[in-house]
Amino acid sequence: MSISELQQQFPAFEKGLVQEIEANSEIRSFTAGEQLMRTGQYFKSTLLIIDGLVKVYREDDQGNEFFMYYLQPGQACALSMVCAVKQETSQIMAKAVKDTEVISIPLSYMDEWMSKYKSWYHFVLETYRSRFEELLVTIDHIAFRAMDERLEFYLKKHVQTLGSNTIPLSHQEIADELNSSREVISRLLKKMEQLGKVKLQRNSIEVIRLG
Amino acid sequence: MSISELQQQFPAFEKGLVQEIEANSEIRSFTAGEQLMRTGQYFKSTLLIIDGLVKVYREDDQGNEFFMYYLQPGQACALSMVCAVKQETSQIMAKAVKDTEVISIPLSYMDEWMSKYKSWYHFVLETYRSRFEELLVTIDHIAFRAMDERLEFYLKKHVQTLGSNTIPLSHQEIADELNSSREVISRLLKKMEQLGKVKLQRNSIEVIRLG
DNA sequence: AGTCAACTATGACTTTTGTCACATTAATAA
DNA sequence: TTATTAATGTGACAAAAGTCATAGTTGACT
Repeated sequence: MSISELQQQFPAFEKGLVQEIEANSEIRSFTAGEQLMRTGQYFKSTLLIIDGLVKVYREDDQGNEFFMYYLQPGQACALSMVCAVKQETSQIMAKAVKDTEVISIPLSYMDEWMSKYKSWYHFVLETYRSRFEELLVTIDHIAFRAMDERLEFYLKKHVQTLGSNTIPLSHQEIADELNSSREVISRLLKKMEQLGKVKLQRNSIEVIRLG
Repeated sequence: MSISELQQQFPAFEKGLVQEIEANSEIRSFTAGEQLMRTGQYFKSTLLIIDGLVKVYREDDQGNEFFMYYLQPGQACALSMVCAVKQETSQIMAKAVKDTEVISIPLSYMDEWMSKYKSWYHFVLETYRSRFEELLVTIDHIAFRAMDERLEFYLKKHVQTLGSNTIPLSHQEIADELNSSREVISRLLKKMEQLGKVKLQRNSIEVIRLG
């Protein structure tokens, strides 16, 4: 029963809060590759990640997608929280990278718990804050940096998050997430390989050392 | 005495809240061009705009700046709120466009009021939400759109916010805010002028009609 | 009116990125 | 093994944006 993992992943939560979550939430499982949220969807619940890994994308009207950040166990989807107050949609897409378990909390409890549980209040605000900062970093990169730097940053982030030097993605997938084209990514990766920064395999990239 | 404008600009605030704000906050005035926040600064207070107009920029380590959004009367700086919980700095710059008056509320009251006043709680969350959305739109534009579209969007936004068809900026200033170069902006503007979308004057652009 | 500085215009060129065409290579299934 | 498919490599070219040089314009101020 994975609700027990809740306390492990969210150790700051008060006992009463954990009990309320247990009583009122639902566990949902997603297999790797499955979508948790899709563009235009209304939020009926807030998602807390207890296991697995989720990638969050921005999507435009022409179907271009753009990688924003990872959600890991112990984190929550800021968008679903932020849309709680006013029932609004958002142009966001979230996809499970690994098999993932989330706790789905009906939005109706959000307000109540905010005043009732200090730990919930701080968790929500900290979630906003960290995602906000993350978006600012994203903006920095696309606004100020060229593709080669963005690619390196992207690889770094993946190594960090995956906890492994091997990134299991094709050039095409990376190109999509950086909103570029495969050829460009291939060329840049080749250059990085010549500089000894990475080693290229089929369908995966081994990171040796980055700036 | 401009604290009376508070009720006008923030009509949703409860009477008790308004009284507390009156008792515990400070009014600060900035003349056009002055900086309200600079990169790396710690937040000691939250700012509510009661009069004037503020531009918020993102700044990178090399001093490039990038326009994010306007703050108008009735709005607040989300960053200063979001940094309230954990005392953190942020790479943000805010500049008064017109002469501006803000109410400066010590962060220590934030938490207390969140549970005490529903209107404050909703105001804070709505501030987060709308700024979050605004950042997503910004990301869309720099990730998915070319310079010509971004320029049109930029002009549109200024017309909306300024409530005037004449935008009092030089090509150089626009280039800086879009992180481009003057020549590029000049060329695009000239093209737009030939299409009858704008009329160019020295130090200002008159918008005729945009898509 | 004349001077000066800031702003704007523009052609030529470079760099970066995107696109197209096609070759090559590796993994997989028949 | 062979055939097939997806992934990668690469040269040639196009387009967008940035840079450089230089010249023209305008407004402001003696």
